[in-house]
Amino acid sequence: MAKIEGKCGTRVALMEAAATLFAEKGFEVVSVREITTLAQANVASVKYHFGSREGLIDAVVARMAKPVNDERLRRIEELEGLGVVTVTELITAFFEPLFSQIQNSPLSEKLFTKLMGRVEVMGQFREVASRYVPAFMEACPGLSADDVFWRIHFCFGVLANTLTHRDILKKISDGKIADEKLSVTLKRIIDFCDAGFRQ
Amino acid sequence: MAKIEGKCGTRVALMEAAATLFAEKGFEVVSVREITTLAQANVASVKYHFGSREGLIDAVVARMAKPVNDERLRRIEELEGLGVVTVTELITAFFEPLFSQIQNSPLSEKLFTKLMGRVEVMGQFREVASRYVPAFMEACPGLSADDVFWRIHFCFGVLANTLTHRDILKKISDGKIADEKLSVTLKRIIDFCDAGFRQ
DNA sequence: AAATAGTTTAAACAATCGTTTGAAAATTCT
DNA sequence: AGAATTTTCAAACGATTGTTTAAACTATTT
Repeated sequence: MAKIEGKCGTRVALMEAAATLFAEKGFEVVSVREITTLAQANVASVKYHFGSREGLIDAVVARMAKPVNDERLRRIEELEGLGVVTVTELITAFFEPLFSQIQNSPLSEKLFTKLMGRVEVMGQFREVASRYVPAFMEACPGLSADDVFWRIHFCFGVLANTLTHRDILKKISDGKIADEKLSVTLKRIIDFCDAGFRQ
Repeated sequence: MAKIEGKCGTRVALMEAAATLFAEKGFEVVSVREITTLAQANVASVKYHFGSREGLIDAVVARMAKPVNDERLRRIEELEGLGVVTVTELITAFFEPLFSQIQNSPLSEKLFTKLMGRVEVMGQFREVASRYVPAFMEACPGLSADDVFWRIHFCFGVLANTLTHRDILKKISDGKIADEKLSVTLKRIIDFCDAGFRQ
């Protein structure tokens, strides 16, 4: 009676259900049956459409990460076209695309935030790294390559941890911390990382 | 023939085997049978000694976290006894105990590092937070409570992410980054967080 | 030495896991 | 229309999950 979907509706229904559940619980602990139940699909549909459970995970991750990483590459090219680039500009160009994506998602902000936190940790962005690292080094002539790598790694830690565990902040503040827009949090992150990077 | 253990050797053998496996794979994906096999114990021994799988996890986590958090409390009391406290001192007092613990562990540094990264994320340190937050606020009179909470959260992200994913740095640097002592990395973290906190 | 308490053991519990099967249903193509 | 292809489906696959049982074993106490 339900199931108004057309042709390959099952495929995207599976990916959306999986994304939701992964965001709630994490990739490792969500079962295929949970996903197919939420997607109102058959258990075997995962094997049919994605080959395996792992194939579904890869598809979901790629679907989330690609537009963000594409935008990151677009923005650093835009920056480099304008001439000298500052650390602040690089950090902003790296962080903002992720937050835009979060706000444009049909999934609720909370779920998407958690999911992105996980996606980011994975090795999805080799190309992005290979473009940003030299740019950071050029923006910080005084630093060694090791320094730059480590500080990028730290920035990444702030981002990933903030996205994944925004709820923990409520706990350690005994609920006293005020809710705020995501753009405000983004500014906090950028300011912190910018100062940390430039020291 | 093996099994030279004496009285309650099984109990600690289970905890050590569990710690090793948790460090390698994460808490969610290690089975009771894996643990008991490595510990050369019976499957039922987990239920007998710890009540359940979850009980074993709690025991392992507590065993790792307690000495670190105790030392954190000791050091902040020591600082406050001396009078005015700076952000740098607070950050150092918070970070150093964890790194000391890492270096004193019988488990290999790599495993212990990963394990600690996971342990830290959990809600183990409410008391520690309740002591450090006011101290940070006093050390930064210009900041609002929200500012302090967020910046502590960021510091925590840097720490947890650095411990958990030190290997990722090898990847994004194409293996070009130099190996370095843990104490050097600790200094990097402290410098980054200190600058980020003080902005 | 007998009795009690503490610990370990092999075997099985029901539940769930990801995957596979082969046939029905739906869709597209000729 | 019929044939061919794609997609869905219920049912079962073997493997593994955490937990439980009751008997055997070891150590301590009486």
